[in-house]
Amino acid sequence: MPNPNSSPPPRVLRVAVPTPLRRLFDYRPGRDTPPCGWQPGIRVHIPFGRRQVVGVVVACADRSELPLEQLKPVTRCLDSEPLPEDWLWLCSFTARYYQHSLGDTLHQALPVLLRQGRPLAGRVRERWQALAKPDEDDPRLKRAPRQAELLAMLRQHPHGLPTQAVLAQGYSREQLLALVEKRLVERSETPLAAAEPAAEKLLAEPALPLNREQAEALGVLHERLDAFHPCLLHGVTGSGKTEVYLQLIEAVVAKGRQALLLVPEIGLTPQTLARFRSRFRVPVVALHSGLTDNERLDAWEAVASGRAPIVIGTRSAIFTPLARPGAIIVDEEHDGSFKQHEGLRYHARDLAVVRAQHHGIPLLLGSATPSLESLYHAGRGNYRHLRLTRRASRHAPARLELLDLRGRPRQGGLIPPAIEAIRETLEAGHQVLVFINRRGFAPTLACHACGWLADCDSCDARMTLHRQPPMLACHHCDKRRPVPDACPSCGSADLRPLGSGTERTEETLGALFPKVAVHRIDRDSTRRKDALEQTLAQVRRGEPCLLVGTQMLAKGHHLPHVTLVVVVNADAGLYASDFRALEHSAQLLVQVAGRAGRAAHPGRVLVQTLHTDDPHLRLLAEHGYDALAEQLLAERRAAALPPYRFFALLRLESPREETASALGREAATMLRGWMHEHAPDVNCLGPVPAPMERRQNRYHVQLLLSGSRRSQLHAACARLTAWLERSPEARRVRWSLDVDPQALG
DNA sequence: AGCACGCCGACT
DNA sequence: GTCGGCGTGCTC
Repeated sequence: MPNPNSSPPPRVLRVAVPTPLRRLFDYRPGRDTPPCGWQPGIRVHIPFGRRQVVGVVVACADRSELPLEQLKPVTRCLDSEPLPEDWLWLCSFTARYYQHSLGDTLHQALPVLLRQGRPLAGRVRERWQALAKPDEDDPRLKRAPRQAELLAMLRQHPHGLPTQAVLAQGYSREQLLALVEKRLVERSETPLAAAEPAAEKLLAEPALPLNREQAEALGVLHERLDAFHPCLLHGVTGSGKTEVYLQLIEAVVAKGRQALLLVPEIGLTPQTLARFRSRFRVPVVALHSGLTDNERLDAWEAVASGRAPIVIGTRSAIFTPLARPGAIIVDEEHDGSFKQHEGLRYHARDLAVVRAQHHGIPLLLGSATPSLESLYHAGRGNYRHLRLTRRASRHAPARLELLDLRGRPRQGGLIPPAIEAIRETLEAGHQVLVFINRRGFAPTLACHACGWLADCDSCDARMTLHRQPPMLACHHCDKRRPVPDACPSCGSADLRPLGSGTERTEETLGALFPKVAVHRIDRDSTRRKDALEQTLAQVRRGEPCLLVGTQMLAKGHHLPHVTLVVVVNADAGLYASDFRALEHSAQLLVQVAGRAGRAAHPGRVLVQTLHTDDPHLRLLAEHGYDALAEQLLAERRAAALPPYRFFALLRLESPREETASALGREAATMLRGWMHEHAPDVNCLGPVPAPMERRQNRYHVQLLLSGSRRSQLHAACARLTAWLERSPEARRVRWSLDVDPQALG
C-alpha cells in the first residue's frame, strides 16, 4: 500500500449518505485529514440539505459530475482508520443485490453509536476503586448517604469495579463522579482494545463423543477449513447438530480464526448461549435485541478487532465485521426470521453464503427441515449434503397420525379421540403439547341470526375475539373494539365465537382436566419479560401438565417430558394460496412433532385435519419431510417457481386503490418496453391486487418480476427502481422492491 | 426519509 | 391577524 501521506489528497470524496436515495453524493475534503489518508470506509460528518449527517466515504476521485465549487466540504472526519473492508464489501453487495440505497444499508449495518458519529478508536474501559475508608462523620458524605453506601460497596472490591457492575448495583455514574471529585474514589481506564490473555486451553469442558454420522460430517468439514466449502447439515431433531457446530467452532478457533453463528430470532435463549459459553474458555459474544447501545458497540468492536473469537447472533449479526473470518454457521437455516420483511429486505442466510464465499471459508447450514432452496443446492452438488439420521434417544422420531375432523364434535377445537389420548397421557404422568397456530379466543365472532361477522373496518380481515382482556382485535392493524352485546347488524343477542384460538383451547382443557395445570404460550401470554422462560422452567420440572401454544412453542425448546403432541388443525397452511405455504407448514409440523418423546418415552403426534386424503399431508405423515420436500421441488420445477426461477416483487401501497394501481400500470408499461430489448428473459406480471388488498386502510398492489437469469432480473430491478425514483407519481405512493420475496403477499 | 417552502382554513 | 394542514421540491 502506498504511503497515504505522500500522495496528494483526493479532490473529491464520494460519500454514501443515510437517505433512501440510491446514489452517492460528492464532497470536498474538509480541514482535517484522517491520519491514514482518505480511504473508503472513513466516516464523515457532512452537511446534507439543511442538516448534518454521518456518511461513509466509499470512493476517492479527482472529478465529479458537478463543478468542484458546488461541492460542500466535509465538516469533520470521524475515523482515524477506515471501517473494515469486508464489512464495506458486504454492505455494497447487499445494497446492490437488494436494490437498496447504499447509504441506508451502511447506516443500518452499523451499531447505533457509530451511526451517530461516536468514535471507534481509543475506547476505554473504566474502573472505579475506593481510595479511603468512609468516616462516619466525614462532612463530605454527611448529606450524601447513597454515596457513602456506594463507597462502602466499592471498598469490598479492592481491585475496583467496572462501571457496568456499579450501575448494576443501582448506583449512578453521577454518584461515582461525585466521589472522584471528593477524592474518595479513583477512576482508572484500560484501553478496550487491549488483548485478553490467551486461554491456555481452549475448551472449558470436553467435547462430547460423536456418533459415526456426526464424526463423518465433522471430518468433511475439517477437510477444507481454508476454502469456501458450503455444507448442508441435514439432521433430524435430536441428532446432535449443535455438537457438530461446537466442534467446528473449536477447530476454527484453534486455528486462530473467528466463527459466526446465526440463529433464529427466538433461538438465542439463555440455554443456547450457556451451552456455548460453558464449552469454551474464550469470550462468546452474543448479539441480541436486549443489548444497550453501549453493549452493542462493545460487542461489535470486540468482534471487529478480533478479540472475541466466537459470535452468536440473530439476523442482523450477519453484518458484524470479522477480523479473522474462519467459518459461518446458520442454525435452523429454513427459519423465516432470517429474512427482513421491511426496508432493506435482506435474507441473512443468503448473505451468509455470499459472505463465506467472499472470505473463502466454510459455510454450514443446519436444519432438520431444510428450505427447498438449500435442498435444491445440495441436490445439484452446490452444497455438500451431510446427513444425521440417528437420534440420541432410542426412539425413532414420532410418526404423524392423521385424525379425521369430519363429522366429529369439537370441544375447543379438539375431537374425542384427541381428548382421549390427552387423558391417557396425563394419567400416565406425562405432559401434552397442544399446538394451535391462532392466538386469541376465537378467529372471529358471528351472529347466528343474520350471519354478520366481526370485520375490521381498516382491513379486509376478520377481527379476532379475545377474552383476556375481552375485546375484538385485528391482527393486521392496531384496531381494537369492545365485544358487542348484540349484533350491530340485526340486534340479535345470538353472537357466538367462531372457531378456536389458544385462549379457547386453554379454557376447554382447563374444564376437561381441572386437576392439571394448563400453560398457554403465545405472543399475548409471554408479553411480560421472562414469562416464557419462567413457564418453561416450570414445565421442565416434569409435573404432568398441558401446554397450549402457537409456533412460539414449536421451535427449539427442549420439552423432555412431553410425549403427546396434538395439532389442532393442519389445514390452514395446507391450502393457503402462497407458493411457499406447504413448505412452511410441513416444516412447522415436523418441528412441532419433534417436541414429542425426547426423553425416555416414545412420542405420539396427532394431527387433526379435514383432509386425511390430502396427498401432501399423507406423504409427510407416511414418508417424512424429505420425501415431501422432493415432491414439492418437483412441483416447483413444473410450475417454474423458486428455486427454479427467481422472483422480485414490487409492492405499491396508497390510501387510494387507483393511485397505486395506476403507478403499477405505468411502471409495467415502461418495464415491458425496456425489457423487450434489454431483458427478454424476464417476465412482468401485474399489477394485481395483493392478497388482503386493504390493510390499515391502505390499498396494496403488486408487480411480480420473474426470470431464470439473475443478471437480467437484476438489470430489470435496477431499471425499475431508477424509474420509480424519478417518477413524480411515485412520490404519492409508498413502494418497495422485494428481491427473493418469501411470500407473495 | 427529512426538511423547508408555500399557500389556504379555524382559532387565541 | 397567525398557527398549521400537507402538496412540492431538494438534498453533492
